[in-house]
Amino acid sequence: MDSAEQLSQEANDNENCQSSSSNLNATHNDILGKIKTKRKQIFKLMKRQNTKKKCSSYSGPTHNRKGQNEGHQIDIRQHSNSILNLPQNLSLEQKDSSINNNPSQNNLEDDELFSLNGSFCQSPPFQHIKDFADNIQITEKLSDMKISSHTPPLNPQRLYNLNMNPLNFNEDDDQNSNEDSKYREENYILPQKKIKTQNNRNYEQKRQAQTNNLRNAYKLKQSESENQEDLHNIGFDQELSHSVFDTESIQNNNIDNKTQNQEIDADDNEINLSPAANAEGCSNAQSIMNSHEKKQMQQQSQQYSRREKSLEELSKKFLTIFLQKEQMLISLDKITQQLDVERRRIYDIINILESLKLVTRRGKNNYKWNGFEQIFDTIQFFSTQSDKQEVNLVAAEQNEKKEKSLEILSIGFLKLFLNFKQTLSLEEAARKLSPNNSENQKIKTKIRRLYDIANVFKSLGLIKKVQLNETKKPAFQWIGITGLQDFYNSSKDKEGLGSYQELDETNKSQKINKKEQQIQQRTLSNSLVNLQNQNDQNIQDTTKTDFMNCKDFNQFFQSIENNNNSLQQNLIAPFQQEKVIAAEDPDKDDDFSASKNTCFFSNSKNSAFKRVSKSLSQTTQQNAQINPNNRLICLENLVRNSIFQNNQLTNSLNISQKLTQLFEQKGRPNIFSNIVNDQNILNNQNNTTENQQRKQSIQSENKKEYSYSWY
DNA sequence: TTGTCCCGCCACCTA
DNA sequence: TAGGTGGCGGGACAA
Repeated sequence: MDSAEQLSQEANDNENCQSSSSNLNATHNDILGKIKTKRKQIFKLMKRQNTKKKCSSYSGPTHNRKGQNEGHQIDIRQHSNSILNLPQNLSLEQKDSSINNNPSQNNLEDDELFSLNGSFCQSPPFQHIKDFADNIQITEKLSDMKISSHTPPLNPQRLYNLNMNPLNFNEDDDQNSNEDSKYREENYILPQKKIKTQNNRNYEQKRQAQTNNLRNAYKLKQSESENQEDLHNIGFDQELSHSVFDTESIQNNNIDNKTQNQEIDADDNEINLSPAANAEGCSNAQSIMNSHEKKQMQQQSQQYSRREKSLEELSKKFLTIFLQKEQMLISLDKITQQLDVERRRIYDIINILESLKLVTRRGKNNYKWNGFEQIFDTIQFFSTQSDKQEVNLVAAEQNEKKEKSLEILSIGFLKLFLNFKQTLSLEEAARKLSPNNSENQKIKTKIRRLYDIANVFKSLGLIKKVQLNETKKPAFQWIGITGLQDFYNSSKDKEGLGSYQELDETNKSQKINKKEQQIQQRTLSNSLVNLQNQNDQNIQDTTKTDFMNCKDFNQFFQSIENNNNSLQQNLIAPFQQEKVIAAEDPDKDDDFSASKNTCFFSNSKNSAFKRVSKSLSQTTQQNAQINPNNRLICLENLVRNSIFQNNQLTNSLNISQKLTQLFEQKGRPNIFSNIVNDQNILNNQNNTTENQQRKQSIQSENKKEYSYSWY
């Protein structure tokens, strides 16, 4: 049997299958007849639509650099059943014949039909088709997977039960899947293989993202053209619509039959198929997405917006997450995931924030948020620096110091505002920050980067966009601390995505006000001293001294037992307003140098952690970060590690016991009791099997290095 | 037409 | 050597 005969046989088989139920057959024929009529109208619209250059409101991806995705074409007939919501079981030839063999309802020529390929489809629906076609082709390459030209037949009985709506055909339905498979086997049309395979998962993710974008673009387009009546003109009647399109899409598009006899003018009206219908049609969703994903996507009503993806917005989101945090670690992976953004964009933001000292790189994939207040210090620092640094900036560039140029450029930009002019055009800034006689191309590139920086600065409220009086050219004006304050006030109510604890807003706000006052005072008069601040500093220093005088961990805890010791007060103090960075770098005490009285308690505790970690750091440079939720556990583990792994710590059991008593007296959670218990077990000479097992378990546990992170 | 800036390629770095 | 990092510029989008 040659392929034509086989296809014919397949078609006949399908026909036979369809006719197994007379009711179904009648409905089916009815649908087919209506579809043929509508198809003609849609194709006509599509053809006209394709003559349009592009959809102006479309903001989705329309290009790929260096045209790597170009050149893929798709025979729209292969997907026309979905586009038109034809019954799934029509073969390619059937579709053609259903179109071409009925000249009374179809005036399209073959070449017209074939011209409906992705190569010149620029408007969203066809871009989507092209997108789909690209995906299929690439997917095939990746996984050596073939997509059958013949879409699998839907079980007619189930389809009938589903009110003839193919969109309701859920292949994941366990109850029916066996029946469906059986039906397909019997009708021997190649079942579609799952698109999602191990090999193409990455591509699938990308495809999903693109599909989302396109879908969102449709939404946008739809909302912008609410009053258009394209679909009215297409003239689906309710009955057909209900049976072929899903109800939701009908509602979305306000399909009615009032104007079904009107002349279609596609030059004035754009095709506005419902997102659901388009998505179904263009991506052949039943083969690409499972119903769960489909639902998810349908629920996503957010519109694709260039602005939403802008660095400014992204930066705002980023900052909102960390705004209210004191200090914490940032995992690039997690933040990328959380913000649902390309990693590359996070680098841009972080590099710029690094210039403001809001963020510091701590290692691979690991950054540290230094607290929002840090920016005040940074501004203060750069505002008192001479312009020599600016010269150095240029010199550095001349020396081809390429690393972190965005950071360097950002500092330069900041300093221009602080020391040169309050209002700057980007070109002016670019020239100022470039060596003399720089090529225009270099300047142009620098301007691009300054746009990036300006957007992040804008997100912080540091600058705002203005127009130069003389030239009417766009420029940026320095706002500074006022802008920062406004940004903080407007953002503080927004819950950070990674929010994990309540914060004392009043206190926080006061801190910022205080910091602002400090800067103003310093700026106005360096001799002014805030007495309260001085007092805080003294307490801080005392604590630091107390701690630093401790020779080892034993002494440290010994000192806790003595009254009138700030360490004793602090460690025993209630856990609140935690600054939970611990032992990041035991050799540095920069946390101490940050004179923030509100972090005072935490600092002392952090110091304890640091001290413990310092002893551990002989063997590991790993940071021991403490999740506030697990803070007690972490402290326990740190102590446990110290006790069990560090020879310096003698009498650890004794100290643990004392601490246990101390904590119990104070009504605090006893974080050491477990240690004491474990030590008792280890010291137990009775080596029963049970004891041996417990010992092994404890020893195994003690060998672990604990590291907690929340970002 | 000009201004804006997203996007992702790709070279270099680092573990 | 793979994955992380960041320079860079094309070209789409917006005004």
